Amino acid sequence: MRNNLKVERARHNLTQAALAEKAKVSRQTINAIESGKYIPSTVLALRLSAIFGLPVNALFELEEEDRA
Amino acid sequence: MRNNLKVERARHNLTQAALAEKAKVSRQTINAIESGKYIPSTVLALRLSAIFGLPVNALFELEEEDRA
DNA sequence: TTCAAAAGTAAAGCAAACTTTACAAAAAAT
DNA sequence: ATTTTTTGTAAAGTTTGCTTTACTTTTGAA
Repeated sequence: MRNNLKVERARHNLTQAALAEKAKVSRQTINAIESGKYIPSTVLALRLSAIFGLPVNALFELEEEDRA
Repeated sequence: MRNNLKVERARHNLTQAALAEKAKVSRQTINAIESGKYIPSTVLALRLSAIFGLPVNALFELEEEDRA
């Protein structure tokens, strides 16, 4: 699973902590997602989509291995 | 969390079992999601998005209570 | 160079997604 | 009306997202 979080966060000039607060998750959760440690829930993905004004599909993309 | 699974599945003429197979999950998982028992993971949401040719945001929508 | 803010990382614990097995109810076909 | 397909539902177990606490490393400003 590939994601653009780091780039979008930079584009919006937000720290991991600030984004975490906006998305109502812990800072570690944002960090872990950015570093590929795990994949966000759909609720969180939709929240990030709203925060950045981008569709979920633009923010997250399945890699070959995860495709159905 | 609101979702259009049932409608899209009907539109594509798929049984729960057939969709489950396409999405590589169990039939019960599809059933549970349709009946609001739980929210799909982002991986599954993206797979369903691909199967139906619709953006995740069109398939799933946060309700007030879940918004950040 | 020093100090503070930001990012990285780790472990224990909880909650929820998902699986498997299994059976009942409803719908559709014959 | 009977049989078959589809849907609904339930329980036990596994996996994984997420939290909290806490400590280290990196970045950057003063």
